[in-house]
Amino acid sequence: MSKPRATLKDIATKLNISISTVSRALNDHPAINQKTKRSVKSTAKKLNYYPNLLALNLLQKKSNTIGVVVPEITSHFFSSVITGIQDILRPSNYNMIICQSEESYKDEVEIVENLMRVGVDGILVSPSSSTKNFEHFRRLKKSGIPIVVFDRDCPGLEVDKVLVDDYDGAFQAVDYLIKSGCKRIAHIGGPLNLSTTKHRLEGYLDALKENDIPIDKKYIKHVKGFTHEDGIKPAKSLLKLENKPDAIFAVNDCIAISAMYAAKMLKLKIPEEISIIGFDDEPHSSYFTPELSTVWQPVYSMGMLSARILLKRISNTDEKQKLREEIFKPELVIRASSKKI
Amino acid sequence: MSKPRATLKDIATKLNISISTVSRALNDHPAINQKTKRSVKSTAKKLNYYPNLLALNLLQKKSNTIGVVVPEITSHFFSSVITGIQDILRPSNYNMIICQSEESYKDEVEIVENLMRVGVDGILVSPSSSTKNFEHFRRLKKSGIPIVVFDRDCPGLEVDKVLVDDYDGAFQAVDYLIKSGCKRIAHIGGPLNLSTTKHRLEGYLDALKENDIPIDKKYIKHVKGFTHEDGIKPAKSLLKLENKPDAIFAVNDCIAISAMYAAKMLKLKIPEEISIIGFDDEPHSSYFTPELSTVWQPVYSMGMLSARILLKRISNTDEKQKLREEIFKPELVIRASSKKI
DNA sequence: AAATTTAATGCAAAGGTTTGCATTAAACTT
DNA sequence: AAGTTTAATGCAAACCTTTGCATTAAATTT
Repeated sequence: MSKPRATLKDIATKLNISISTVSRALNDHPAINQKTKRSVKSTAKKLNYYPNLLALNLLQKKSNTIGVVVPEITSHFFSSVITGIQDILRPSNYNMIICQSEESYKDEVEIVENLMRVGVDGILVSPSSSTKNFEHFRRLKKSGIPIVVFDRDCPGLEVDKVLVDDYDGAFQAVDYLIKSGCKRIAHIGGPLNLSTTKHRLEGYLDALKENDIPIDKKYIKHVKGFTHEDGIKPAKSLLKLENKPDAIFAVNDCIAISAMYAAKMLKLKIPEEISIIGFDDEPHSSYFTPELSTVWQPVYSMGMLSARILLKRISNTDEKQKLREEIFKPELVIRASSKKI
Repeated sequence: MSKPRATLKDIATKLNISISTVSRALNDHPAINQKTKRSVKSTAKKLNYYPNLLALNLLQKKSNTIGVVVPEITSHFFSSVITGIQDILRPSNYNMIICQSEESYKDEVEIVENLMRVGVDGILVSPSSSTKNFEHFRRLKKSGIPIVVFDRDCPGLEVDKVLVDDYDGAFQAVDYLIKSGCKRIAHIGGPLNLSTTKHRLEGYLDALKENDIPIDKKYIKHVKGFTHEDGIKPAKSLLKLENKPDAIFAVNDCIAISAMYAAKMLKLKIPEEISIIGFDDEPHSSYFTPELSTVWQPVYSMGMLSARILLKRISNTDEKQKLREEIFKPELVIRASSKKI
């Protein structure tokens, strides 16, 4: 049924000319006769010929494919970054193999290994929350495959990086809460070996310090995952404390929404009794009641810039260009879940 | 800096044996001496050899890569389907190139063309909302690349399909609304040439008919896109009608949430004055106030099954197996945004 | 008419792997 | 000792493309 795909040879045989002439004709090589070109092109069309990129890849030792490794793609955050990446890659004729580590170090190592084997020209990666060792990335770099780390930093790994100033975002949020009159500000943070999470915690702590508010460990909780379910328990336990907090700064919007949900279950008024601020500014966050205050980060731009840097690195391969580390600034978005100043 | 990757030839030269012996040794061919195998394997490791899949692909005319074409990946729906797909593909050693059509027919055609060129072994596709012509898929099929359509049907296209009974989901939802006492049920639908949207509309209409409720065109609106923003205007215009509806069945959760938002703005009580039901059951839908009633569909399973069917089709290529059309049943999930029966 | 330039095309290698068939040398059988 | 089997390895083609160099034939110059 499916006749095998036409090759240059098929065209050459049909026209009784050599393969090289066919190749050159199709590529509009100047040394080829116009008539030949026309006849080649027309039979190419007739045979439904299109070049075999696998052969080309082998020849050029270049696959025009890049690998993208993320913890998961179901979150709005990563799917938006990926969209940004793709919008740069497509016009440059690069394809993208997306892989999810599912926050597993083991899977991540396997994925990187696999991407190396299939011959991607470069890799964009946001490491899993359980990744503490970066040897797999170093191996990659050593085999000449450029790599750009985005969002989640790998301290000590010498590669291009595109990050967000999480510390600043957290600081802004907590500082705002203090300025709006909150005294007992709690934080629900994420896994501690994630740079993002750690920096948000630090921003929280420093904002308190700078405003001379004592740090109280009972106001600090951590979640293992980033879904709604993960947030309910810590939020409830915070809100049931004797001297319960009057504000919660959550590590992301999902957790913040869980906190709102928990607060409502406990009949607490938001923001009168409890202010809540999240992180990420997901599209639906502004549709909750009350509308969620949060910290916006330029996800789409982050994806685009990461891809641009990677492409540049791929084309400038042997150059000893110095490493780039770009840090985007997040923005505090105040809505109705936090008191006005 | 980056020394070129080791090849079979490098190993062969180093050990003074032929390339074929090296190849066979690495593949544990029975006709190779144990000693030879050991020495080959050890030098392979020493040289950090790993096979060049590009060469293998060319030889076998098989890339172990499949293409996934979706309108977008930022929605929870598609990113979940993709996760299902990946969880089947990974263990089978297939990689996945994901492409977004952004609901553009033109982009979709280009993407399919490109996937064909790069030599994917098969394609999973959920067509864009502006795709009315399926020639690009037929061309694909004709060149022997199997294709599985999921979620959004392509009527008249003879390929494997994995769909959801949208008609049934809509019927259940609207029938429930009627049973709960609603009399004036509105519908905010999506683009009309999408099978999913069309079937949901039909389910809505039939549920009304079957319950002897006259159909009133002023209660039916359509959105072009599926985001929150798209939903606000039609929702408002419905809720501002003289004889305003007492229920809204929305084409998906995003639009339903916009409707809730609009209702709240107009100080309408949900569900007392207006019941609202969505479609999709996104994870955050149960965290809204009131919690959104909706129609759940087995997205993850849909992804897995689509991938399974495609893989089977790829391995059973020349067989004239008959086409599969699997239809998943959705489930009505009643929460607080609709009156109890 | 011979020598030189120009235009058009072809040959063959290279890229890395697998595999059918051929070859070699050793071990066995008669 | 001659013939046959067995074990281990090598040769070369195939997958499809691009491209430097060589070749051919025609056109131009002397």
